[in-house]
Amino acid sequence: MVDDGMRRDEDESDFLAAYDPHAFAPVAVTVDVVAMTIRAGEPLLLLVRRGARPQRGRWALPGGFVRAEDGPAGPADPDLPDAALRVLAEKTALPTTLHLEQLGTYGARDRDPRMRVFSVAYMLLAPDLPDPEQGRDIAEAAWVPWRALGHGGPAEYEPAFDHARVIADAVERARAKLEYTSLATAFLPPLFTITDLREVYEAVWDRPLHAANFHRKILAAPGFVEDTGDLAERGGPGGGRRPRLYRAGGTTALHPPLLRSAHDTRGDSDDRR
Amino acid sequence: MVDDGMRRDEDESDFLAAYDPHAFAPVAVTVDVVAMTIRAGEPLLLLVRRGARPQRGRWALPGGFVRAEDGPAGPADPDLPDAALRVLAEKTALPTTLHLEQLGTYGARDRDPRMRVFSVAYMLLAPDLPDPEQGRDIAEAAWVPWRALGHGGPAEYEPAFDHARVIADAVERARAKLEYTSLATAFLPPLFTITDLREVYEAVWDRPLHAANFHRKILAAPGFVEDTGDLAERGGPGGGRRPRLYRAGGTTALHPPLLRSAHDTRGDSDDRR
DNA sequence: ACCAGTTCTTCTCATCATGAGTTTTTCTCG
DNA sequence: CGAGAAAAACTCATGATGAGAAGAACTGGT
Repeated sequence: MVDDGMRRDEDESDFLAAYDPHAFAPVAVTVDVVAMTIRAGEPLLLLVRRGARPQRGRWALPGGFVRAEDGPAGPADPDLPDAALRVLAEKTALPTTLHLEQLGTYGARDRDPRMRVFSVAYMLLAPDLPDPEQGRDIAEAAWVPWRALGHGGPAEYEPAFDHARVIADAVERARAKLEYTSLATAFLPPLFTITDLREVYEAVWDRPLHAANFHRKILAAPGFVEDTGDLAERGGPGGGRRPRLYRAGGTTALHPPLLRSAHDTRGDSDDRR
Repeated sequence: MVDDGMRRDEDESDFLAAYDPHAFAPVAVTVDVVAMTIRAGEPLLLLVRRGARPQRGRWALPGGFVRAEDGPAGPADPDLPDAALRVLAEKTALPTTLHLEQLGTYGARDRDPRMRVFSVAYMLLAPDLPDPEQGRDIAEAAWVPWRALGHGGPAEYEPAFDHARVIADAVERARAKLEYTSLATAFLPPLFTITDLREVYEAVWDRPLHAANFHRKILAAPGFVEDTGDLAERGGPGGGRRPRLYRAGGTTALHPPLLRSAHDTRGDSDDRR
């Protein structure tokens, strides 16, 4: 099967053309995970402080090499999502319910000084995650507020490599998908109230919503939430009616969508990665 | 810099940990392109008949290895979009205007019998593309109607590998993005009429639209299209008012979106790739 | 027991978007 | 010049939306 190497320059026109693996320049494939959660109305994402060169000491997304084959480091990752969960599990405890979704792959030639590296980024949403375990191979890991990153936040958190770009893409993806999918429930435990759900939207969109209209629209979207018939233990700390408890419905696509009204859909970049 | 190979199993926690490239199992990165166009109201995509084993003779997406480094086959691809355009250019002439967007990356262990292959899929939209050049390294290339693929079409076109899945993802992505972005203009030449635009929507969504309401909604979405002030040469073949010519506006996000009304948003799969 | 304050839920209403159909304008062809 | 065709504008009933008000159910303090 391994026959002619790279003799004809057209012969690599598809990925099963014959070749000798070691005739190719070495490339690496990694996964980076943008793990997002919401705690007390504040959207957070997980960053680790790099313990290895280069960029040692800078904050970065948790990530690691995809294990292509079984080896001394452990068994191969059967698929990319498995690799994403594995590298995240090395940094923090995984929640029982989570939403994992591929964001995109970044492979510019100058991303890494040493070799050609392709990074597959994943977005992971989960209800209030525990604090990361310290130690292990990483110097430090922390849940960082979204707003501390990006535009003019403390330079302390300026992420390594092109991770600022990846994070910006993830945030924009999450914001957009709240409009037309039931993604918001991924930030919540199995049982939640309409107010809990609204607070997710307010946190991610960073804007207050009209509670009464939100309530109406959620119940109008078929399959978004399902009434359990039960009520929560208590209302607010200072009294208040006990809210109904809902669970996520079967639908992922919302009809009609919950649009963030008109203005600013900023950051809608052209999609060439 | 190259120091300790894979001694500690935590040490590959991020992609710049020290390593010896050849200590890793060889992996390959390819790009596959779902090139879409519309001809006479019929949505088409480009398939090539495989000239190499395995699956020789089956139809597949045009694709090829990403060139990680400069080599005998040619210069390295600076970034993934460059690789996508290069492999497509090997099969057909590239249009002057196009929309290129990353779809996702597929990396299941059993995708390829020979080695671990990660395929980055791209979606390319362009106005009526020319017929592919025959010959070169591919046995055959053809523009195939979407409807000939997928569910119960002629088995002749059953695509190789997991390309049916990639194509299905691309079609669903295109259908969805027509709702809330100005993507449809990518199928059209620089100057077009509202009717041209409506025919794109009808072709992609495979359903007739109410012409008058469509017209109203397009003009109501700020920044979608821009009036040139000019009129087209003639109306229909059998007479008719000369339509206004528009060009694409600056906006990519549509407010309000053009929803395909209520029912069927079928094929909304969970996003784990 | 009652009341004030709080929270969830439902209701009203003016406004805007939508689907369906009709009419007007402008063109070609015979 | 008139019939037919296509684009564009209009009408109207219905449904969704934003803003606010009102009702219901609860807590804690008097």
